[in-house]
Amino acid sequence: MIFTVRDASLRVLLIERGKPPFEGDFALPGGYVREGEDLDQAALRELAEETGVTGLYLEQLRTFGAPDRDPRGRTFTVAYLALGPDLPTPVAGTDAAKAHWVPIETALSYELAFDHMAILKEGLDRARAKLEYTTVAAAFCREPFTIAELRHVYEVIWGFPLDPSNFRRKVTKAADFVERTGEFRTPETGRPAALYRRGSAALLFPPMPRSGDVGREAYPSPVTA
Amino acid sequence: MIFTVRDASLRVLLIERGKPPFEGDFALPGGYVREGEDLDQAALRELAEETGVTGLYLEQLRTFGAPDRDPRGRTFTVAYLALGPDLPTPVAGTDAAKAHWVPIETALSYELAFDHMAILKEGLDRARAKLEYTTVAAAFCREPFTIAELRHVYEVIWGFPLDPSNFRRKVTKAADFVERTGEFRTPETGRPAALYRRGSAALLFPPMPRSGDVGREAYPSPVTA
DNA sequence: TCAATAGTGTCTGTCAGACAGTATCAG
DNA sequence: CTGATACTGTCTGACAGACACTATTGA
Repeated sequence: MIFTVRDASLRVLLIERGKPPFEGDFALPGGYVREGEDLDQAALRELAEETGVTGLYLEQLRTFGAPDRDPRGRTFTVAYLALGPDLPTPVAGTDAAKAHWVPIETALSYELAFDHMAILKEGLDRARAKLEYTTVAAAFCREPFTIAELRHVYEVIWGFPLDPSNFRRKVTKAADFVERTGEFRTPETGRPAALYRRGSAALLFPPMPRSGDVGREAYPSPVTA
Repeated sequence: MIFTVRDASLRVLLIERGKPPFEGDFALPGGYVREGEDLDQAALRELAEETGVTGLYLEQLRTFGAPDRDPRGRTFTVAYLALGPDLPTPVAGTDAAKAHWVPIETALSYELAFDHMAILKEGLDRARAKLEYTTVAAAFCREPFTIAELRHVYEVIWGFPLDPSNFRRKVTKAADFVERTGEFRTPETGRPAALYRRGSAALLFPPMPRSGDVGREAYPSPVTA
């Protein structure tokens, strides 16, 4: 499952299935692990085949293995979450099926194949949660980027506006979240903005505050049996 | 992988292997998923078989699938993390191998079978991280429990002392972390302590502060390929 | 009485939220 | 100049760290 930010919306790559089961439905991109291949390698390979892109942020989400998740028989899916800056329109996959960058709200209203809706929701929760206490938001920005662009990532993924002034203070004072390049970029109208690149820190402490109230999930869904 | 707190130390259940490969080494308990069985169910069943205990907190950690992780051939392990209050000494497993509750520092100094050391470390990082922003610490306490007992859980798992006064303020003011039973328990010496049971909240907001400096891992290990 | 543990109150520093005010560009 | 965006400064409230102080038991 790969997310990107484009045109003021968070988007997920979906593939229209060309074969049964679920023919014509949208599904998350995926494939099979090859012999002698690690799980991470397999995820990177599949993504590269489908989007032509490398150098993404990638992490394992979790494994889904309900006995009835594929009508054809027992399967296990090791779901991955990938994040990247605005990506090229995907190349047609080997399945020659159509791939689209679908805004997340739209995707959530679709009927997705298999248990992919559950996977999508968990991935979304994870991405939202990770913005709080890591610096992954910067993975959505093509370097160099402005503070406003980085803020935009948070706003689009969390779905509410952040105070520009407080956001700037937080991001620039946090150790190694972003680094100034020394360059500037002049917008269509307005004062030029300082440009930054990603810093070396992976974790953000203290975390970026999310206004308390907003939807916070007890990911990963624990079992208390 | 199951953790518990006993005798002022965090312990993990390890099983001494009775057969090759890695005969005589310690390994994490595990087993195979049965037909028609979900992953969560399988984890619960294996734990019940090995410890005789039910009603634990359980969550999926992640899946390990390096091609060479088992010398006998390609395998995938879906690792789970379980937490529970001081548990009975484990019953002999079906393998009739010896099972022990090993203090975590001791376990970390062993040579574990397969890639189980990597799994153990990730599980430990996860447990430590989860204490910060969830109420799982209470899963280590048998009800009813005192605030001091709950604090001991944090201290043992994080490995440093917390200020009793500030801890109490935090825990009792957080919404639905713990609930007073109205009963008291008198310690060997000293003032009786109020007793509590687990509250309904799964998440703790704002999080329990961990003194910033201490080992904080970028779990789950992301790939930036 | 003392030792030991439980629990309360208070001061201080850090940081987030709110928002006023200044800076620098295109036109 | 205006309008737009970038950036700085300041006040306030919430909360964590430190720690003094009180409360209640058994011996």
